[in-house]
Amino acid sequence: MSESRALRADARRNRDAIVAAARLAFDHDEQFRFDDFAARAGVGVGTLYRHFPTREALAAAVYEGEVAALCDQARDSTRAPGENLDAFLRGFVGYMVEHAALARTLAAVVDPAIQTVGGSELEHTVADVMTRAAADGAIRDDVAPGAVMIVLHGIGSATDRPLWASESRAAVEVLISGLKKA
Amino acid sequence: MSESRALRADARRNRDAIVAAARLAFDHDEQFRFDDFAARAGVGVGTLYRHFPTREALAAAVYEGEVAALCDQARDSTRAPGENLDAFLRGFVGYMVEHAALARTLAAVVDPAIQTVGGSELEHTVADVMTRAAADGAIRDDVAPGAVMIVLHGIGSATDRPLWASESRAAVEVLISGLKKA
DNA sequence: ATACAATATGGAGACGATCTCCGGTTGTCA
DNA sequence: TGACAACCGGAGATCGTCTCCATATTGTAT
Repeated sequence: MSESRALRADARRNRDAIVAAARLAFDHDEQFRFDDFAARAGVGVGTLYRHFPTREALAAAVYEGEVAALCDQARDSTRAPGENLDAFLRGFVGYMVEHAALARTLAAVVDPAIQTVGGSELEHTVADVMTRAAADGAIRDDVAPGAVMIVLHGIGSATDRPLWASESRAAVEVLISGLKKA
Repeated sequence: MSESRALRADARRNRDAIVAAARLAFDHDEQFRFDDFAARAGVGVGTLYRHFPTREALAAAVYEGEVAALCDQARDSTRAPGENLDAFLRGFVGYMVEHAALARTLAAVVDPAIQTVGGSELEHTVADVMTRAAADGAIRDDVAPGAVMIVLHGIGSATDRPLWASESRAAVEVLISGLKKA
């Protein structure tokens, strides 16, 4: 999660400005064309692209903190492994639902195809927490973490369903109970 | 599913040519820009857009038949409602997995935001089959069909995961067992 | 058969978003 | 306070999407 190399002062300043602007835009669920983020942050398009090659990279940067916090919490938990998994899944989906406006973008972090920092960290955490729960006998041990990722991804990318929030919560519950030992 | 009005002979011919060309392209997992479908079918871009306003509309037309067949089969089944639901879900996901190349496009049919013929028919079928299974006591009665749609959508749009096929099958199994009465 | 109206066609080009490229600026370090 | 590397900016090239309308085809009424 640490930068590969120290950024020059102005670069860091610009990067931060872009992320801040993007977070604001996401919060308000405004949908900009990518270039606009540059204008919003008061930098040139080139600068934007240099820091964030893709929209997903930007989204990942914005949510890196939140996702990492959620993940850390799950890893450091002292709860029983099974409960911990349940809480983590509910928590993650809850976060998406509460930030409905943001979830659309968050989908990028969950997206399977994208190997962003946030993305892979999330998947690692899911794998970890599942492994622990399985070892504890709380869930089946024959379910790949990827199956869970697919469900999370489905939730994150269905934000425009009218009943998205409730359906998503229902989906996690089904997921959680489906993971339990047969 | 029937056309709203009779198409003129040449129109119907062109429409069919486009769908045929698109099916071929999807089969080979070639990814065209939308305009290319026109060239492939030997018609002008205008014609393409007149018949299919969006990429999703085209995808829906291509898979309308297959999806409808799957749906009809589930509706007409004489199996026990619970088994029928399981079979339908496994069957649908199986179809997606076997036509991995097509599933990417099929995702459009499953997509929540899109009210295509195929899309809504699928959702209706899911709802129907679930209702029957619930009435029969085979599954919980507090799960919205939308929750299932979200999972299906997740599967359909995760085709570029390296382990997509196996993860998808795992996801349906979790879904199926999660739907069972607690 | 013929003519006319309704319907459909095609593809040039407008449009809008994405991304690159490089002359100029700023920060850093000795 | 040079001097060099790192970084900036934003004009404009690129590319997919979609519209528009003069022309062509089909159906039908006589």
